[in-house]
Amino acid sequence: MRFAIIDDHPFVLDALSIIISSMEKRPSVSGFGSLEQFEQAVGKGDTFDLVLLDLGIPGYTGLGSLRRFRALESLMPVVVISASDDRATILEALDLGAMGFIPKTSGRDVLMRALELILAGGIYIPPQALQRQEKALSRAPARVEEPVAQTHPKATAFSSLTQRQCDVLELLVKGLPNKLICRELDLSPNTVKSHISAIFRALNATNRTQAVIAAQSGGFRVGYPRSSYGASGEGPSHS
DNA sequence: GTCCACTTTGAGTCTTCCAT
DNA sequence: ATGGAAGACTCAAAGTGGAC
Repeated sequence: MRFAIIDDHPFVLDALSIIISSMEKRPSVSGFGSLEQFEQAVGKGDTFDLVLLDLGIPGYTGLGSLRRFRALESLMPVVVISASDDRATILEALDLGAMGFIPKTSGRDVLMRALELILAGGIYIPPQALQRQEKALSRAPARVEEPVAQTHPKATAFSSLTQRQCDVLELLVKGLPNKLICRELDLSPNTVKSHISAIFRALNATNRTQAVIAAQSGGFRVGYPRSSYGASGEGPSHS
């Protein structure tokens, strides 16, 4: 298992490397001081199971570094690390396909548990971001005391899918056309279309492309429908 | 080579029926 | 009531063939 860390601060690189190297799975860690260095490594054929990307690297503002990363590597899983824990920034990062958002104010345990959750196929959202949302909505006292795994907003939509709809979505994510989906599931084309329409409504998508993007960014797990979808981070990794 | 009409195919919506 | 299955329909894109 290989991790990449992209951060312009050597001290942060070293600290994160030490923490990650102490994880149970003993991953190897490569540090890069800039996106360009990372790009060179990938260009030479290096691949990584997970990339930790700092939003504050020189030359980029806001989510610029994440957008740049996505343009370079659309498939490599990426987790954002940032000194900011602004809720809007967090949600936008997730919309851009980040598997999680880890504020630099987080402790060692939080970091390790967040990474373990993400490696298990989950999405990590810092609890303080949700606390602020709760306060704004109800002014109720914050309930999240421990840094725990949070469910991605789209997880709620996934939980409303039926078993059959999950089957269809699984094949949709694989890129199969309706004809192959109905052959695979032994259904009529019309039935497949009905399920796909229901999936669109559930995921607030207008076409299959948006549905697939929503499924991937939301951490939809192939082969494990609604009952296993959630914030636990348990169960098999998604493909 | 270009334009146009027609056909085919895939995608999507709405609705109904049936089983549990 | 809910979920699964299917029919009828529309729409858009791509392919095809004929006329100029």
